[in-house]
Amino acid sequence: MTVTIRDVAKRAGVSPVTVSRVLNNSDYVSQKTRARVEAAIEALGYVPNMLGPSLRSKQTMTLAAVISDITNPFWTNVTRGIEDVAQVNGYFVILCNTDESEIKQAQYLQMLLRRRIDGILFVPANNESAPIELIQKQDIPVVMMDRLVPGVTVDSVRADSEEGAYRLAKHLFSLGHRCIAVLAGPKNVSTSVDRVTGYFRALEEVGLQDCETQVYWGNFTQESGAAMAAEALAATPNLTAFFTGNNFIALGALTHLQNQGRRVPEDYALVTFGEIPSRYLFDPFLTSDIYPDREMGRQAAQLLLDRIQGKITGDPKQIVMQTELVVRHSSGTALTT
Amino acid sequence: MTVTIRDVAKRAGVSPVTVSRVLNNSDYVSQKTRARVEAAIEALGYVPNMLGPSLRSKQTMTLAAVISDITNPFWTNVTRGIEDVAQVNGYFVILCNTDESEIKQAQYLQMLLRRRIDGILFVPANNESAPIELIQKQDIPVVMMDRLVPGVTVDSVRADSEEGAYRLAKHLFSLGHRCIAVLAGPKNVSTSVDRVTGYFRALEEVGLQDCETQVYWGNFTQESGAAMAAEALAATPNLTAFFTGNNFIALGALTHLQNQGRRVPEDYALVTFGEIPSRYLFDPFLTSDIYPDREMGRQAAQLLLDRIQGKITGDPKQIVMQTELVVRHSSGTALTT
DNA sequence: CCGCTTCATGATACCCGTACCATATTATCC
DNA sequence: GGATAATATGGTACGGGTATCATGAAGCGG
Repeated sequence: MTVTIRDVAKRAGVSPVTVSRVLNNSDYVSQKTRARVEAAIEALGYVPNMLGPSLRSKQTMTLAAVISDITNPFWTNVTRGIEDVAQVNGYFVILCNTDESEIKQAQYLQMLLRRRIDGILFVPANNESAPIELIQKQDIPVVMMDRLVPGVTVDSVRADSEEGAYRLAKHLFSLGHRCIAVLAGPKNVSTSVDRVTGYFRALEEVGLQDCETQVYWGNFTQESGAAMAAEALAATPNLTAFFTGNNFIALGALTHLQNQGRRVPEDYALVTFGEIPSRYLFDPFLTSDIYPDREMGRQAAQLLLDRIQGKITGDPKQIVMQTELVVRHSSGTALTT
Repeated sequence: MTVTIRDVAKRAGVSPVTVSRVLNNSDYVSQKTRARVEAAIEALGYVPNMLGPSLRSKQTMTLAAVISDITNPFWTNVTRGIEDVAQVNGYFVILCNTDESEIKQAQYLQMLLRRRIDGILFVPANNESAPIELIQKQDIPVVMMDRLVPGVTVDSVRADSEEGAYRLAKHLFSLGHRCIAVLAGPKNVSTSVDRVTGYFRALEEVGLQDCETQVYWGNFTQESGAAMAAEALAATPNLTAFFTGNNFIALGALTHLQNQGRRVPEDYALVTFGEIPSRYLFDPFLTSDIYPDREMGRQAAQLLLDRIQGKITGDPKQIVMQTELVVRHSSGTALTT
């Protein structure tokens, strides 16, 4: 059917091994022979099949990015960063959207292992350590991105969510907010928990006696953000600020507030975490703790490749990147009451 | 190193073939044997290696999405649609960002062919037919997405850019605009050209004698949009409207106008083509011809799979999807002069 | 001219699952 | 009871490169 190295060899009147040598410049080949082989390759339109060598060498030159949803611009940028690095190193990236579903995640991981992927960039859907242990048992390098899972030691690249949350919270307190709704993400995702933790660390440190905080646990989606905002509004009439667990939650909350005829920042302050490409906002609006998303992807991919190629060995490496608090309109100005 | 089917066989005291039969439920296996084999699989943590079968069957269960840039939400959504379909069919998607570069595109295609990918979803970086012919010569199914390339007949899924442009242009004319800058994309990309064509079809049909149109050819980027807007402003003082070739050009133009202290829609009307997820815009703003991006990805992937699996044979199929004109603020109201 | 290196090419085996063919045992039917 | 079908298992070869080993010729110093 398709042309193989043997077809080329036959046409050039040499052995397959010689063709291989021409292709890879791997050994002595006379000028005459090389020319004949190259002519045969050209004439037949031969394209080598990497599967053979992959089978032997156990290298597929393929990575996988297992993320929650590429549709979130944060992950889009992370993925783009991964691909930047993979591309120049000759690796391919397989994209796996889990939609935060353990089932999808398990299916994908199983299939990735069967393909003998060289490494996995992994954003776990929850706190379970089993999936990671499964990967490790097969001796496939993993780098966790953004999130951690308790009880497992793996290479990881993440941002300091707790610190960012701490700063955002202090920002709100400094503006005079004392009645705040924390619209958090899932309870079983580390970033989500870290952000809540950071919030309370700030609260404790500032030592406010009179501060009412209500925490809502939801999902990293617009729908969940809207729902939590609705709940918070109903439960707490004297609310003045929303501390939202990620960009999508923020957008959901904003949409809900807008639908209710409430204004941000006039009626409520709102802060969130990074991740909305500024290009979409003619008037950048959200006060947010900004994440170096694309760079995070790059670093994670580089770490993974270093591990695959044995440039790094030994204990897991934990890279923690710094975030940046950017104050914009959505948090408003100091309360005057 | 890693566990193979032979290791499992040895441990279970059967032949590899029997293990294979257990794994695939492909033939008679006694209950006793099956149990022993399953126990061995479990004990050894055996995960089958798909590379062997792939080598024989010439099926890698992998597709590739060769697109310009996943960072553009339009392509993000298209990619997501592809993955939706791939996932339920047990296929993987390799992501290839070409950044509209022919060189990157050629590199990627070459590597994809070597991997014996089952099919390619392709957004050509330009009008060259060579890359597509290269793929076709290797008997690998391709589906072109969004764009066409003159002179090649391939399966394709796209939207009717010309018709959309026609509607957008008529919309501008109906509001009284007579001095319009067309900020187009590249001259060698079909969608870009189609949009300009649609514009002029509308112009001709409406039969305006007094309409000044200036066409600028650029790239589908914010930078290019900003640059073209600057050029247009300088060249044509009495400009009243911008007809932009895609979302990024629109955003670039908007940014530039904003920096210059010009307002949209008060000073200039602006229209564009789909593709900015409304979730980012608290106040959806751009009048735009909306593309069914995710659905486009789904249809393209489905068509590709049908082709791969032989469910469709024969002449190339061209799917043209309809777009939807959504009038929002950016095009303003009728001019009163 | 011998022994050694450099150059040039080929034969074989291997990676891992499974299609295909072969064999053996037991069950079923007339 | 003999023929046929159903059940159960194994042996071999294949796919497409290339690592490894082997072979042979030419070149060269002594």
